[in-house]
Amino acid sequence: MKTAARKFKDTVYAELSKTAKALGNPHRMEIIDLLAQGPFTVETIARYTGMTIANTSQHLQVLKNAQLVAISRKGNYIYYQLTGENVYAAWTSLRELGMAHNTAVKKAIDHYRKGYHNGDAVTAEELLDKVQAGDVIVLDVRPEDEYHRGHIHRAISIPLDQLQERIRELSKKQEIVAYCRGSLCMLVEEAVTLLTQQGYKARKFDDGYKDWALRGYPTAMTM
Amino acid sequence: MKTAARKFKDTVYAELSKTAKALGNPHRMEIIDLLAQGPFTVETIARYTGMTIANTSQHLQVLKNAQLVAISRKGNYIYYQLTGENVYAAWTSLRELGMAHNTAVKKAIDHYRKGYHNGDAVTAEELLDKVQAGDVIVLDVRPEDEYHRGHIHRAISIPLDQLQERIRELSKKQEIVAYCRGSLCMLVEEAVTLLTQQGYKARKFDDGYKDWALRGYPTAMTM
DNA sequence: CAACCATTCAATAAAATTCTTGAATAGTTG
DNA sequence: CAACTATTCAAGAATTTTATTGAATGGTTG
Repeated sequence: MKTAARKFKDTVYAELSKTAKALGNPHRMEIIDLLAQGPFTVETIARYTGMTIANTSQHLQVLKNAQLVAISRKGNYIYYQLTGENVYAAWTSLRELGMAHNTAVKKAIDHYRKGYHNGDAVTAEELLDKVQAGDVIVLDVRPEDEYHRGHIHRAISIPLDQLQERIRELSKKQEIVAYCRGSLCMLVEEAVTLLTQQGYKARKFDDGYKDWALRGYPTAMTM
Repeated sequence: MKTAARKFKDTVYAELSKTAKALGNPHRMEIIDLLAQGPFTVETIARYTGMTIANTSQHLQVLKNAQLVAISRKGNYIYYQLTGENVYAAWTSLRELGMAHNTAVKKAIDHYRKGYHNGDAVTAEELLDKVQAGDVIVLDVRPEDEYHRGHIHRAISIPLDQLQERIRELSKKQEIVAYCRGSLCMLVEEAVTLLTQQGYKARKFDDGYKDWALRGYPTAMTM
């Protein structure tokens, strides 16, 4: 026979664990990570994560039931988005925890980064100084729509898949700092490698847009 | 055929989700919550959570594999403890997230708190002022060993199950502020009700010891 | 080093999660 | 309002997670 206190705890922990359980799946983690950038349609999320539409939808339902994402309609499409900043905060602290304690994660990241031999990353403070001094080209290599929804102040947009053909738009004399989504987004590594190989002075900022914005550093949006 | 980028992501998200998965179980959440107070033996944890020893051990293995807890031996016993502050931080942000978005949690807590009709809680700042002014009795109602391992500066220890028999040690003239482990610990509600019924001027501080300590507010330990 | 004790392991059954497939649904647009 | 289309649902098989039981382990103590 259970006491009232026991029942209370059972209820609370059962409910709280639902939130953690909703986050406790690789695909859903990736979805959260993506949605931190802004709203996306099911189809986009599916393509990005390499899942079938039906499966993606199912995972999105799980996240929706856990109140981690919400929907809004626009034309024929349904856009999914995080329900609040605290969702991103929780995901961040889980990511930090994982990256601090999980050697497999550390190894995977190190290994992947080593594949490119780009130098050290620019810190956020450093980049802020450079932006304010105006002596740097800040390059956003994410897909264009993500750039439009919000980017680092004065950044220019050249999505990675257009970089080769549009590389002439950049100057070889000025320092270039490239960024993408965040610490797990490797677009920036490819970009910096490409630029360096062709004689540009390129470095990376690997915190990404979201963390920049959360620091309260200057951002802008188009449209 | 998967690209290198896809494989990298699969690895990273799979590993990161293991951490979240380890947290995504009611029993394990309760264990983390308890271990935030300090190290405990398997037997204590089992008794506290109402599980069998074997089952508790199994859950502890899961947490250990996820690097969320570590063990240390003392005599015949094995003590489990959190591997670091960031484990508590992640658990806190999940709890905050759950409490913000999950109506069932909110309802359970409200309902349980309503059962007692104690007034509003004292805030941490308020309590700090009172402690420094010295015009308050701070009462720690947790089990005695938790008190010894760390408590609010100048607090006295009367575990809840001894409160009735030792109530005379307290003064009816001075204000009493009781606390226990944290926002999910309801010992404090019982204590304040008991005290109020018998004519003591009692209020509750429901952030608990851990959050007090994390703010850097003054603490002490015995032995 | 033998006895003891806390803890873990192993095996199993029950329950929950996951992915796939193909059909159903519900907005939107002409 | 009919046709279209993005998204969801439903069913089922495969896998994983969980609790229980009873036996095994391995460190400590006399």
